[in-house]
Amino acid sequence: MTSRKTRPTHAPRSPAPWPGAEAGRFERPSLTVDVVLISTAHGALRTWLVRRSEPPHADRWALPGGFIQPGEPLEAAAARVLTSKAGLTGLFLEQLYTFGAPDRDPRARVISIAYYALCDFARFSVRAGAVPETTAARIEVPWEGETGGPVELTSDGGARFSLAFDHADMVGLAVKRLRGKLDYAPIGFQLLPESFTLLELQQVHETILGRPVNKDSFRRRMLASGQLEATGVWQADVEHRPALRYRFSRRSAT
Amino acid sequence: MTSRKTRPTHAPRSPAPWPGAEAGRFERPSLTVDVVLISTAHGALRTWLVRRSEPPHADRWALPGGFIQPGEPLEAAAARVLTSKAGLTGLFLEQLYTFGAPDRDPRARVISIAYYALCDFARFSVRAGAVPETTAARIEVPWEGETGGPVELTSDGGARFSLAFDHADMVGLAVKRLRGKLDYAPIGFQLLPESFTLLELQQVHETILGRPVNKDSFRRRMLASGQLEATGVWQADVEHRPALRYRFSRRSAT
DNA sequence: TGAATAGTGTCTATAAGACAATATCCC
DNA sequence: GGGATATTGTCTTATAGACACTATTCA
Repeated sequence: MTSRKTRPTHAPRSPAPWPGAEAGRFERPSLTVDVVLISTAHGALRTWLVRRSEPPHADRWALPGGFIQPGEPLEAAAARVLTSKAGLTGLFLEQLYTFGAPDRDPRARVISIAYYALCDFARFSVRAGAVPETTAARIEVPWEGETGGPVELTSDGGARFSLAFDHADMVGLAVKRLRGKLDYAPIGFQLLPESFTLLELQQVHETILGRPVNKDSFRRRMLASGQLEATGVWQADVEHRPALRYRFSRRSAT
Repeated sequence: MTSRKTRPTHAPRSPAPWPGAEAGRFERPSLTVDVVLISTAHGALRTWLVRRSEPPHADRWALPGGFIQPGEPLEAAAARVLTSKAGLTGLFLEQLYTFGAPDRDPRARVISIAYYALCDFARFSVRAGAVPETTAARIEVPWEGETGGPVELTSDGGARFSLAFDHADMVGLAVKRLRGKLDYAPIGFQLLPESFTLLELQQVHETILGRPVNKDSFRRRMLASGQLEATGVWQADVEHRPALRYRFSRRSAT
């Protein structure tokens, strides 16, 4: 019913003939969301892929996605996709970029608003093992720093996945965004369980950045940042001196 | 005609039935681009506003924008808007964020992909004075650093503009993005003419950041960055020792 | 006891901020 | 010369990287 009287008489204006005046006559692109769901495992970034069952690109792997429903906020659509395709809720979720190349979908004009989500590896791997027609592909980043560009998705065996549409670009952009935000936003914690050791946190940073980081200064920076809170609990089941576990502390008064 | 058969049969998805097969039955929102065109003048950030002539929000000020045309790439739509509404071409242009709150337009679901563009103050003020029903509003940022949030738009007299739709949020987000990118991306140059002095560059940075920056270290950093190339030409028409003019040098091999 | 990592303290190199001194232009 | 800003150089301070050393756990 909302759409019934849809007649976007969007302002006309003189020098520039605003093409909205007759919006009803315009082709309206379809709108989707795609979600780059990221986690880590065995020292590599992983992303959640779904096997397509229908054309176009039937049988190829793709990011979880779906059409935006009437009246549905964009981020809600992304959250819905995460729930329906991965069974995950409450994750860190942020808008990434909107992809709209005219030929990105061979059927019709489809514009996709890409989001990325972060999940701790424990929840991620449990779910990944539970949902059929799904895989947790390893992200191989062929560039350093924040150069950007597409990435390769592989299985643990090394087989390469060829993603549908422009989804490899979406994953690449998500990695670039992660690398850029890591220094000033608390995103490393989103990839870890509730409590973790400083070494685990460092390894997450190294995985995201794709390079080793200096242990000493990393510890100093993190402890000085005020974002960490000691749990008082020590690591167990390791054959060396156990490390103190920390948790992320929201009240970071920069 | 597209909207005629609007029947939000939203997707069914079991394991992963891509809802595209029936895309034709979905309500398709209208898609627009809005452009935050930014420049500087008299030590303040400015943005280009257009007076709306039709409802909704008739007579209020808004960002230049327009509907995306069939087959038109998103960035091309933003560039077209800049040409048609401001007569400016060849500017730095980058996607900012996609706004899609269900009620952001009272008429119908309209999703807008916001871009921001940067223009040097000379071109900007010439054009601003030449296009009717347009103003170069002063951006007042009520927050520090990259806190983010809406901003206030005022005239030089101090009168406050109340922007249509969620356009004030778009401007605020553009400022936040600018502040965030300033340190590692060559965007300060985009707000300056071909050649400029170090003090002018510093003032642009101060205007973007909304705070003074240390002169000594700013000079050192800029000269050491390899992004600047001396023109050999000295500033003229100043009643003090003239400064050397520089130009932006693309070949910055970090 | 030995292997392995946790955690602490110290030294050095680098970059930012502060400040002083000199240079150059126009009035 | 006086006023104003440019440009250079030095000193201080904060932070990152490197390294040495001690601590603690389990096999």
